[in-house]
Amino acid sequence: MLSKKTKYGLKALTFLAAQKGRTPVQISEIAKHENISQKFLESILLTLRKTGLLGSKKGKGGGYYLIKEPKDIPMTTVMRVLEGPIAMVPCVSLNFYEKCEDCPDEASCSVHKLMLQVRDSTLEVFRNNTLADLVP
Amino acid sequence: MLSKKTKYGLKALTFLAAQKGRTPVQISEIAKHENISQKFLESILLTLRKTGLLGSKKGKGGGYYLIKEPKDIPMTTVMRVLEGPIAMVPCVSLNFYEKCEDCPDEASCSVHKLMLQVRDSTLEVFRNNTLADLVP
DNA sequence: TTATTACCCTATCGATTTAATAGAGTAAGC
DNA sequence: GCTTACTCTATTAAATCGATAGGGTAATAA
Repeated sequence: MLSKKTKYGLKALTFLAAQKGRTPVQISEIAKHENISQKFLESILLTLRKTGLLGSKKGKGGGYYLIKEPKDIPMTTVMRVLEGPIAMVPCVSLNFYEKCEDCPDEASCSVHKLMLQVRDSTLEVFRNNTLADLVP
Repeated sequence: MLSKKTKYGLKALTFLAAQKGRTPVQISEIAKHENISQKFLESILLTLRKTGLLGSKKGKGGGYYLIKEPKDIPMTTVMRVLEGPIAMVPCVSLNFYEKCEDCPDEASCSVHKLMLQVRDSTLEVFRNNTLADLVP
């Protein structure tokens, strides 16, 4: 299940990508336009800024803006920042690998085998999509 | 994230599929072999039986067994029973569709557009795998 | 310099889900 | 008729999620 955090983050990023210039957009404007709790959105934009996807400007006329061009922001990056691991189990994760404490042998584990395929196919989708592809 | 319930369920089904005959296997044997809490496994096998994937036999020499051949059990069925919706958001789910209460227009929703692709690629994996494919 | 604006941070909260456990009940077989 | 093993209900602790509240701080315009 996709978390609201990711859902809202994607919507906010898409909204920023759809702006004409790269002038700062206020949180309140994004929240209103996308039907998102403003306070919740604040924390999401904050993490996006800390990860280097967004820049912010304080004071009058301030707000958030994209640092890079939408076409240079792959969905793999966005999803990992917002949702975390792309894999459904840690033992097939590229960036968040962890061994299962049960399961003595990964190579012969049926769950491992299946989830590896799911991870690969999902990854391909995210690799083939940039933020630019999400803008209507 | 894959739930333990699904993980254990898949392992149990694979274990049953790997049996030579279709004679009942005790819960305790499955639990021991796959490192699963027996009581937790009980409830999982129960739902699998209620869904028609497994049969059970009581009394001495009883246990659980597969009703159909492993090659006739597609992963789509198993995953929907154990994990629920395959889609990451209800608005792109085939079997569990629900409209988003935010989001005025699905067609122009960036999240919808992306998650539709993910659902399709994941679905393809599950459609191409039966229980027989998971047996080592 | 001063007032305003808007970002930034911490803490809290209720609701929900998850994973596991306990204990009693019931049906089948020897 | 007694054992075995499945069946069901209830409870629990822990974790996570989504949201809210409230104040602090820095940058900008005037």
